[in-house]
Amino acid sequence: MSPRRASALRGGDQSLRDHLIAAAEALMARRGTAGLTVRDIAREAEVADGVLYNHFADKEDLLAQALHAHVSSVERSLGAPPTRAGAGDVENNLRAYIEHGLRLHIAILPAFAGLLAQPKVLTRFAGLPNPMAGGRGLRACLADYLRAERELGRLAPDGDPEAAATMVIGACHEVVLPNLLRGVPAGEIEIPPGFADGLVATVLRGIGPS
Amino acid sequence: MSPRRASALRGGDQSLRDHLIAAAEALMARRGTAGLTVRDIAREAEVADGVLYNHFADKEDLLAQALHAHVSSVERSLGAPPTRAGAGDVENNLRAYIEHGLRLHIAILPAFAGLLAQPKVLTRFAGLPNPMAGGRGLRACLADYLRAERELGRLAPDGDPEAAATMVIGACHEVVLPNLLRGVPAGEIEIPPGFADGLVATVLRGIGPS
Amino acid sequence: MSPRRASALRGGDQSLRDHLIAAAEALMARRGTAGLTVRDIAREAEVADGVLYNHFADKEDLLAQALHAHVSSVERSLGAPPTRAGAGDVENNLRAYIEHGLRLHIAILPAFAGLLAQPKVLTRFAGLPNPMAGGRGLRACLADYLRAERELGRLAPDGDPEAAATMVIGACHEVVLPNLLRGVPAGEIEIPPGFADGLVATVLRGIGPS
Amino acid sequence: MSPRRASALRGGDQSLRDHLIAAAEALMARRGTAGLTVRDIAREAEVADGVLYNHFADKEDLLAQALHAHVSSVERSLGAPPTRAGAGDVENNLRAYIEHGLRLHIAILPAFAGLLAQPKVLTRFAGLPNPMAGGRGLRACLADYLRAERELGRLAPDGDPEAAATMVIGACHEVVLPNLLRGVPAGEIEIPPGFADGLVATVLRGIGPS
DNA sequence: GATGAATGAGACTTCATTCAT
DNA sequence: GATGAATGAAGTCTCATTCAT
Repeated sequence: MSPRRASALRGGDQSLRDHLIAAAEALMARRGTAGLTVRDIAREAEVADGVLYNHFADKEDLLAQALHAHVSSVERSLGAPPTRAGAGDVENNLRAYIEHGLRLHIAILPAFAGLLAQPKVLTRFAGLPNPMAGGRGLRACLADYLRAERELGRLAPDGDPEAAATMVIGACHEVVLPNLLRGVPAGEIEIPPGFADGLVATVLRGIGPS
Repeated sequence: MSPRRASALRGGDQSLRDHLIAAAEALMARRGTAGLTVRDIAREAEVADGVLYNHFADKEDLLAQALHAHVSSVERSLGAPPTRAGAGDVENNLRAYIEHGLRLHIAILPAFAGLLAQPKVLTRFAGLPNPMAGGRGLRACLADYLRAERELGRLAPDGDPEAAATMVIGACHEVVLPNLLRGVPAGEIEIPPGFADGLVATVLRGIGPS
Repeated sequence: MSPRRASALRGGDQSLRDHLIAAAEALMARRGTAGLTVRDIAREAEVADGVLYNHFADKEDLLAQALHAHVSSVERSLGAPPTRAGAGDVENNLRAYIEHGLRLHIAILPAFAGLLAQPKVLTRFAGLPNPMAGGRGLRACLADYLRAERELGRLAPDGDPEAAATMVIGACHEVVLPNLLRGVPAGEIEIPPGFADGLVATVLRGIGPS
Repeated sequence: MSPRRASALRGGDQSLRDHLIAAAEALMARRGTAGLTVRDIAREAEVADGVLYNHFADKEDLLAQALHAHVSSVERSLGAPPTRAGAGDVENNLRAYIEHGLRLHIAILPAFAGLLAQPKVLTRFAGLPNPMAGGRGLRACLADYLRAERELGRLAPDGDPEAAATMVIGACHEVVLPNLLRGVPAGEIEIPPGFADGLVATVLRGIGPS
């Protein structure tokens, strides 16, 4: 006598709410957010068109949740970047941050891109518990790490961790964004060979005259 | 003998085509590209709904032209970044690039942002004569400049101009993009104090241990 | 569990799809197909503007279905023409064909007429299961009948059933078509007195000198 | 100091009015009347969009005139059908009528077809001096001819010229109309072999048992 | 709660007609 | 009179949202 469950859920133990978020997320990852309709999502979820409104205020609400889920899931899949200063060597840790940033942006920016035209979604997304602040967080995290290494004396005492972090993460943006602006699909974005090495060398030694 | 002019053009000597582009550009700058309708544009231009189609293939065509005009006009207003190696000193030249990049991205990214969900517009934009390649050009330009300075011996012979350029321009993105993702209007984006100085110092001297 | 029904369907057990076809058919019969808009049809059906697209690919699709339904219903109401050779007498059977043809064309041609300018509708109509081939079928049917009577010796052994059938059915067109071309509404088409008798006599005995 | 002539008329001595009619007629003959716009006509005439309204009440007016011109020109090109009873032999004269009717309908019906949905055009056309009444005239003309032959004793004294004429001309319709309804372009309409012979034989001798 | 057809505002686009030049 | 851009009503279609079942 408990209320009927959507047929698409038979067997699973997921709530319909989560199921819808997962479906929207899958579409976001697969096709981007460009022409995404409520009906598309319902179809992907194998669920009636209207259910959405039993669980979310409106389309924007669902999209914000899906975006959040997407970011969280990408970050989960990437694992945490090195945060413990003093471990490993600085070069490798930096390289790890760069790898992380590249993969993160390639996976996340396209989803954000399609939603930049939907302020309601962004607003609602901003109100959600920050999965890591969609990239901005990575910058802060890297800055913290660099500062800690400086404390340990593994970086120059007069180095500027904020500036360095901004440049490193920004460089990752720079690889992805121009491609999006030219309409290149995320899957086809190519990373210039030696990209990470060049960045690491430059951020550590600079390019000024000795 | 000549046909009638649009009443909105009274007095001016602009073509209606340019008038429409200007109107679309103004809306783009003022309200973003979010919910921009053909009617909005016509209203802004004080012109009949249908005129648009006497001058452009469709809405996307007009938007692409407006985007192009916007980029061109911003770049014109910013002036050219320093391109002659050997002139002035390197630090100041770098600072000029950074200023340029920041202003450019603050002015341009919001317009692009709203159009990322409209591949047709991006495609058509890509087909237009490149005003300077929408930001990507600045990176290449800076790389060229840095390479030239290296030839002159004003930069380290083993420095990596590509990496440095990517980092500098990327850092400019990094200032703007997270704000857009959070829905902050372009006008309210704040540049961290000492931003340019930090970047210049880092890119020249690095943050590695001496 | 079942979704909502259109309020216009209150009481009936018709599907909204059929309801829409019926409404379009009614308009076709009442006002012709001249300036028929999607909105007209929705209003006639007492239904929201957009429903149409839940049941048909587009306007043309609906019109093709309505045309089909119209033809079918007319043919159903007219009953089958005599097809069994040897039954009754040939004169009366011919007269029946003529009556049938006249009524059919008066009822059908105006509907077709308005759609001749819409190739998409005609194409889609041609793809539907043939209700009786929209008039052409009647000619073939009559030819078959005449051929069978000839086999039985009730018509001249050197008579030409194809030619005769073409002439008889064509004569029915000839009554309707010039009226349409002059803009006479279908309801006001008058059949010349003695029309059927004259045709029967002529087709059987010819007008050549004995 | 006489008013300027349209550039498209340079050299010719046609009035612009006639030039426009000719252009519309050409389009009608070439592409049918389906999606014919005022602009199409102006472009075909190599003339400004608006001139039309200096010479015709509106689009419908021009189309009616063009239709009239088309019919007239087709009939002129076909030459007059045999009208003098007693000349030649009846069979050949009948054949001539049939040829005439077929060519006439193939040339004319498509033009009418596209206009059946435009009652205003038909009404205005009906008000014009009858070029020969677009086919209906041919029927009457044939009936007159047959009646005259009957007077001369070259046809049966109890034959029915009206019925015969209706059947013959109707048969010509029957060849063209079903093709139009199926969307076959006028140029591809095929006339069954032996068509005229079968008709002549049938109308003269009938198909009844001797 | 789930269903999915119905709703209807609103988007883009066409095109006959007007009218300043 | 001729020009042809401007006008704006009207048409088709989409899609977020509602709601009877």
